[in-house]
Amino acid sequence: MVISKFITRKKAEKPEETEQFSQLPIEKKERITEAFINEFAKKGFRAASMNKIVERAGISKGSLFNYFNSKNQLFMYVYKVAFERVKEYLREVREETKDEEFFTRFQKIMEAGVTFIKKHPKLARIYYRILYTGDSPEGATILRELHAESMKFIGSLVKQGVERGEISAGIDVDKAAFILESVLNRFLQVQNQNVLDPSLNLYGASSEESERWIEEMVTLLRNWMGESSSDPV
Amino acid sequence: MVISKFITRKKAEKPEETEQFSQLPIEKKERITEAFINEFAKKGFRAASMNKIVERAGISKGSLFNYFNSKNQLFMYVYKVAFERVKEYLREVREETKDEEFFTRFQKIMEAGVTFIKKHPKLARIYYRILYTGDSPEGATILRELHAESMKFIGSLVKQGVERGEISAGIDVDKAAFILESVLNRFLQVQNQNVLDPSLNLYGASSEESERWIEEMVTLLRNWMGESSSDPV
DNA sequence: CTTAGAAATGACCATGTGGTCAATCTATGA
DNA sequence: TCATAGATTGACCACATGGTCATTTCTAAG
Repeated sequence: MVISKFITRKKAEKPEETEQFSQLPIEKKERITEAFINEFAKKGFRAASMNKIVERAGISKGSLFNYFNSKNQLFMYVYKVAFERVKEYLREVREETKDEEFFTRFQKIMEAGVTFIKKHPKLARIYYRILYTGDSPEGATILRELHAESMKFIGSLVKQGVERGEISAGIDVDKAAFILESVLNRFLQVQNQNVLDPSLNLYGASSEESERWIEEMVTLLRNWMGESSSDPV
Repeated sequence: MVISKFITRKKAEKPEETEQFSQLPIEKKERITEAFINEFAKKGFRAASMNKIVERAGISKGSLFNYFNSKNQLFMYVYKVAFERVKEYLREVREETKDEEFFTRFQKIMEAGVTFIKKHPKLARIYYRILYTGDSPEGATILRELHAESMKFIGSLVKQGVERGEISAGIDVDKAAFILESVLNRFLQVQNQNVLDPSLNLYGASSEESERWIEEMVTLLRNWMGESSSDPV
């Protein structure tokens, strides 16, 4: 008993998943991964229950702890999966719209964001939970990574926009990106959590309403930031 | 035993605090309220422990549950307190800057936000936890309330700005407010959670750096939105 | 000093937690 | 057919949780 304490060597904490898990048949791996996602999406890190996960996934607790050494490790794995999927999606949108004019592009990206959230609400929930909840382990690190990624993405778009002469030259690219990223971020968040207040005519928004709202929003941004401002007065 | 189940009438869930608590000597009330705030700020709703709270506050568990019928009720009380303090602070800033030009005003509000966060980090943490964590009870309701309040605040500023001719007339007030609110919100959040990435030269920002950053940001906004745009090209 | 009513207490409870590990099952190769 | 190595299992653990309530302590009026 006492001896065991000495013998127990620190388990290597590095790998997020054990090789036992990674060698699982893909079918099973995907099935139980979905279970992980479901539970964490529903409850967030802290409230998620390993017991419930085991139940959902239809595996035994022993197996789960063979696959991942701790709840933290499991969560980091789930985070990675969710993050990769989002990045993949963004990459696609970026590619698809690469020939469009900047603001059209930004508009399509906002729309794509809405679509993604509607299509993968579970992932979106995890994403936002991670994003803002100190609750998650490594929360700060994750947060930094996400923010950096997001800024990098928008930043590169803006830079290209300036180069193409679609945005006023001489603009501070970083800050412009910050503004756009803020808007995009907040819009999606608010969309995801269904809290757009009635004054915006978007509460419980349908797809059409969202799109109309986005369009007007982008028009506004275009008039402000665009090269040839059509300021009425 | 069995009978007691019948006798036990549903405790009135309405009041967030029992009158026993509200009749406490102010000194004690404030002292233990601080303890509540500390614990919730540190852990968030779900992870906060009633046992720890009791320990921090230096009261007995029995007393705590005499003051509040449940953890939920206690949290709602804490939320109310935090929310009131923030609102109070915003009201002050708004009053103090009421004669300033719009963008100067917005700048001062951003700065005030930073100051508030630096001065009341605990409240800020609770605020952001509430804001983004599904974790909290009544989370959706709270979220809606906060968003509405925030939009109302910025919205009224913008409207005034337009009336005074400091912002392009004919602008969509709601959407302009949304953009500004997004920026303010994200800036403060990012400030609070110390995740401004290095490319923005603001990671681990000092007050001076923050202010400089805000100033540049507002300059950018002014050039975009302001009445007489000084677009370089 | 007595006493009644309110306030404060903390031992106690059922339930759920993340995590462990000896025992069992399964599939493969001889 | 059996032996072996790896995967799988779930009973079990110590501990923490939100919440209860019979008992004690405090307070102030008589």
